[in-house]
Amino acid sequence: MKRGARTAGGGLSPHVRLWLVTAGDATPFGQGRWLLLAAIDRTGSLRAAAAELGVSYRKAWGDLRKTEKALGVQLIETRRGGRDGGDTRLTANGRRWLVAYGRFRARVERSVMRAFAATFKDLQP
Amino acid sequence: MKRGARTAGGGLSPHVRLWLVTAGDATPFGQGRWLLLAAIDRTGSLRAAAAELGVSYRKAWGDLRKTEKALGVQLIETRRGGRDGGDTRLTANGRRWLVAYGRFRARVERSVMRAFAATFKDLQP
DNA sequence: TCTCGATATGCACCGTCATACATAACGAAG
DNA sequence: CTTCGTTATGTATGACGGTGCATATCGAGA
Repeated sequence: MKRGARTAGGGLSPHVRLWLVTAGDATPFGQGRWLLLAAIDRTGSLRAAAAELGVSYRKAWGDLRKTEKALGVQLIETRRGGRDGGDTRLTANGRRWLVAYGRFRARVERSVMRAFAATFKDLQP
Repeated sequence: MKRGARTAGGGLSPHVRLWLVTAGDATPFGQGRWLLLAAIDRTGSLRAAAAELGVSYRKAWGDLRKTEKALGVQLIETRRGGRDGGDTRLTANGRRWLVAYGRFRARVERSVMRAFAATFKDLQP
């Protein structure tokens, strides 16, 4: 379905990055963490999730670590060992954040498309 | 007036980055270029504008260059020499982009605040 | 014609951040 | 108790982007 975005002016398309930060903390919760949680939910594995997103396991793991610390919330639950080596699943809170951010993003994205169309209708690049 | 943002859940606040890209070009028009144009409009000087934004003149100049090339539009008009060394002003197109992006951003920001409040009302970090 | 401050532009350095690499720990199944 | 794949974590290498610095150009006014 092409991540495209309608072009109003010329070959011009709008992009948006949306994230949340806690009080003084520098670690954000944004699209990256969101995609990561989604991939974990799908695959049941942090390693698989990282691979799916084309990001290193090292980074994915560190990101989650920092985010959980920043939010003060446990997002994932991991198990090690066993035939399959282990797995990673979302906690109830993890799924809550996944859903909330998804909704948040969807709403804003719709608004971005509307605002873009309205604002750049006549601006020819 | 503090870039703050209402906190709905805890010390949580939403942030957004908005930008536009042309067809295949990697050079975006976003908040940075927008602030730069605004500062130029206020000060009448690229050097002063860069200083005001706390960014190096080198970068400010390069950014404008790339953006004008990417958009295929002349945004500024510069003069060199004279008692004051010269100055930089916005072209009619420059001002048009300044205004358009400002409106675009304002609309989206309002929507972000609304969506954030609605989505993260009950999510305690 | 000399001066002064801003525009114009190349280049070397440096901080940041992700990747790559190297291990270690774990534990069910065989 | 050995194997195997995953989680867990430190360290180093490398790409990228901004800063700093150097230098050139310009032109009205003194």
